[in-house]
Amino acid sequence: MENIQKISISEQVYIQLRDRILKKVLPVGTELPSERELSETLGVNRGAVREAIKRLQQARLVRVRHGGATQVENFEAEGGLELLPSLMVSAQGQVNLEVARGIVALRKALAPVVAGQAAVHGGKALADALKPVIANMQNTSELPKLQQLAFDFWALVVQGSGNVVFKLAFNSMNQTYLAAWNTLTLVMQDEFLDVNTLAQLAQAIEAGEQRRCEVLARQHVELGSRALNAALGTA
Amino acid sequence: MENIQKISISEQVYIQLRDRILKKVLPVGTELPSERELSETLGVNRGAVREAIKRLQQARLVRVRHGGATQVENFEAEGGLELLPSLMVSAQGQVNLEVARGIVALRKALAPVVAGQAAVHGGKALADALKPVIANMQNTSELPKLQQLAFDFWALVVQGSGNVVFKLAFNSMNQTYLAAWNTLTLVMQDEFLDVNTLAQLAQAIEAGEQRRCEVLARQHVELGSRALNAALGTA
DNA sequence: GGAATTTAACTGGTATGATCAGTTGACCAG
DNA sequence: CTGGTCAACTGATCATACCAGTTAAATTCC
Repeated sequence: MENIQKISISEQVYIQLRDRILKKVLPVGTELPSERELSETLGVNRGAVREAIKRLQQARLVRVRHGGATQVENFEAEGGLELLPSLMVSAQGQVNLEVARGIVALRKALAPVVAGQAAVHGGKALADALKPVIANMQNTSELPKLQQLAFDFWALVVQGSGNVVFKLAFNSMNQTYLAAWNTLTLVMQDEFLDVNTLAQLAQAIEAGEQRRCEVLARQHVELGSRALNAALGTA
Repeated sequence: MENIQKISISEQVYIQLRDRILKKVLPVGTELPSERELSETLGVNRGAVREAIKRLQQARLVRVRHGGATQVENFEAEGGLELLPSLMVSAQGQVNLEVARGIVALRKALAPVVAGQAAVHGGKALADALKPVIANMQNTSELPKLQQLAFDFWALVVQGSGNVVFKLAFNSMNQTYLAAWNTLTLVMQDEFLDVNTLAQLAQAIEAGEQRRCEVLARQHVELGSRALNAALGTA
């Protein structure tokens, strides 16, 4: 069975406008057609158009002024990390290499710090939560499962770092590569198979050894970074 | 002159609902009243309510299902960095210390990496762009100006790092502490006055010395981090 | 009685069409 | 040229239907 799902009208309008903006078919500064014109052109109600534009506005892709024309904003200058998912995959499902590389870099930069914080802040509660995950990892050799467990592991660590900002950044990144999840299973297998380092990391967290955590996390994540960059380089 | 500005109805509805969610007056999982009920309660048109909810939806604060009730999402588990500004300052204008500390940590983690990347990728173009900024810094001792120039400096470095993701993360952070800009002028003065390190950083970027850039950036940002943490600790 | 089905009363989604409210630029008076 | 006026845009809000899923109670059937 195909997983058919209806996309609401306003959602379609949103997606269409969003993609046209992100693909720079509508360059920064362009004035959008008026709501009335858009609704007529697209053959939909004006309310639907307005709701789509509200979302674009919320995503800082457009700037709307009462009385004046709505224009495309410079999202690369103004937009936040919430744009990542949209930037990552184009409408045709193609991966944006630049963005992918960027995420790898961000991941590499944050993982050590997050792990270090987790060692300081997470304490025994975090260590106990990590144990079953590690145990499960050591009991399987199936890549997809390892991938999922690695995800769970990091989710716990980020949570245990006690830093909301890290949590949110983590979420922003996840939303992005969730789309590429299946692809990553193979590409990042080196990292997923490196259960050993994660086990050591868990121990270091339990012992509260901040430095060691940073080193181990860096070492572990480096595997995935290298693999990803290699894959991206040849793509 | 006071900068008077009208807030549209749908904006007010959005802000009200958003704050009630972020302050957990409406806890995760809570079902929002129906659109019809809300519009009647608030004395506004249903369209306005819908537009507000569209924005909440875009911000991943609520989950809306056709036919079912709209419910509050677990934004700390699902939301991205775009929530930072909302989380940073409460409705009463109070600063959320936990979030503030988190941003400091994120800043500290990213600055060295960004600077390092800038050294590799920025090249002479970046170095040339930085020179006038540094020159201006060395010609003034006014804190507000130094603050603005430091901001410009980092904006250029981030831009020059050639990493869109860093750029977006930078934007996310900026939007957050833009609200506290004036407060930070004094608190972070140690960092703003440290023009010397920035000048060295600019040189290191020009020379393409990645390592040195990382060290200098870490050293420089550390000043602000320490000051901020001290200020937050006593608050 | 218990499982499957129908149905009515919700929920959000879309459509008209009118009106209010800012913005803009052309036009005119001073 | 300066300032005001006005018409023709733009978005913001409204009232009121009706369509389309969801849910749970009522009903039917075994």
